[in-house]
Amino acid sequence: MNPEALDTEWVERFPGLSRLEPTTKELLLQRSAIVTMPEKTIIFGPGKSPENMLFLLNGTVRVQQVSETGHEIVLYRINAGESCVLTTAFLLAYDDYSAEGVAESEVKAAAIPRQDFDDLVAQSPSFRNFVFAAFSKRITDLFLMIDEVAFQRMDVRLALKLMELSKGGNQISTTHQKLSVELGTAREVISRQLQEFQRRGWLEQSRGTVRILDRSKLESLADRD
Amino acid sequence: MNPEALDTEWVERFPGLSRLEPTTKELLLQRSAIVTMPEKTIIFGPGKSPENMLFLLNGTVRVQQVSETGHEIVLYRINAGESCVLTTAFLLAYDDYSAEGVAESEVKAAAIPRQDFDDLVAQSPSFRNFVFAAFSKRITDLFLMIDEVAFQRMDVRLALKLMELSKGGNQISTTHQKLSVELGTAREVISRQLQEFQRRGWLEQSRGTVRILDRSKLESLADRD
DNA sequence: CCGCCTATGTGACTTTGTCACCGATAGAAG
DNA sequence: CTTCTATCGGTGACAAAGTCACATAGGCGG
Repeated sequence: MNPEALDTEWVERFPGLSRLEPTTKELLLQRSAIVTMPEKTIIFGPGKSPENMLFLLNGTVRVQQVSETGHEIVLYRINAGESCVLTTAFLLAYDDYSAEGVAESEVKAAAIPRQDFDDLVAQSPSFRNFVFAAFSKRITDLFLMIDEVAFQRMDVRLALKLMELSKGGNQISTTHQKLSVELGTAREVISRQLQEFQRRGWLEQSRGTVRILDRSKLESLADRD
Repeated sequence: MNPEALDTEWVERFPGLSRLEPTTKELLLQRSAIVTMPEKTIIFGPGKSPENMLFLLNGTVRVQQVSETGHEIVLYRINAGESCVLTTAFLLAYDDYSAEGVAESEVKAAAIPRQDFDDLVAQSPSFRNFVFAAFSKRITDLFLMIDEVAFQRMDVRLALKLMELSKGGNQISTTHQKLSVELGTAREVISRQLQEFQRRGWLEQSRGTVRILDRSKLESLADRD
């Protein structure tokens, strides 16, 4: 897309925003600033409340949590075309809170200050709709995640995650450690599961990468409930 | 409290609502209806979207989920003095969705129709604040729950749950099955843990009840991370 | 080439989940 | 009062997952 037009056209790229009233779109464009953040930027986290609501134009943000026991788990990701409604919630939220949002790649986003976000919610019925729909989606996703963490077998979860991470190729650059954080488990558990998959000829490993050899087998494992 | 005054005074009983602008309070009182539902009423669930946002005056609502695998888990409870913001979200939410809200006792609540809720959000900055704070609280609680399910030991979680359920006494009327749903685990696991607690003299069991004998021991187990 | 950091492998053990069954208890029905 | 039945709780054997301690290996900078 033409970068020159970005600051006037980005609203159209959001499914939920393109249906806004024209005056609301205009307001959104007026009040927002396009920002760019390098990889690994901590967007919010303990002691760092976000000051803006973000609409992601490029890149992804990973939201993860470190528990008191030192265990880490990835909660969800925000991809291009999605908004960071939760950051809004955290503007008025709990202090001792431990989740953080990290730019997983360079991130380009439209940023709306808290006050302007509030104005938009007040003025536009369809913006309210957008915001509540986004909350709703996030919460149902969290419910599904609780279900998965509580009841799903690790082999199934790992196969699912590998499918997710391999979008657009068969090569995944990651470590066993990183995969264990994705699923909230121990590194050894990942190592053993990957060995088992390798033994079955479904994938092969080398230091820092996993190459998928038989996607259909992994998918059929992932598909079972 | 005087039941005659309930339909004009209940707003004052909500910490977040008592600080609203007087005109907003009035609107809230005008548009809301006090409703009562018997125990076990399904307030929302698969195929049953809630039509109102509820402010709980009495009783508790349990929100739980049944997974595709048939496993059940309790997600959270809404107690008197809390609002059911999520039901609002589900008004525009996903169809295939499997969580449900059940009245755990007789429930009295103030109900606001979806449209009036929307009006309030539009008109009142402090009502917006209340709503976003409620979302925020719910989401941080869900994050904590994910952490607990993923990383906490069962004995610690069970001790915590027993402390929670025994508020106001040492006797808990519940079954091992129900406790297993609370924690998203298997009945046998609960049975074994309770036996171990009993063996240590921390509690005693009879059919359908658990009596706590040494609260401090259970608390110190629950307190460790 | 050496040293070092990170990634991965492994065995022993504990905890948790699953399965198949058991007996015990309470309440309803006869 | 006796019998029937549904629910509740107990148990052993095993599988899956998490923990701990430590071994080995790859790759990079000096």
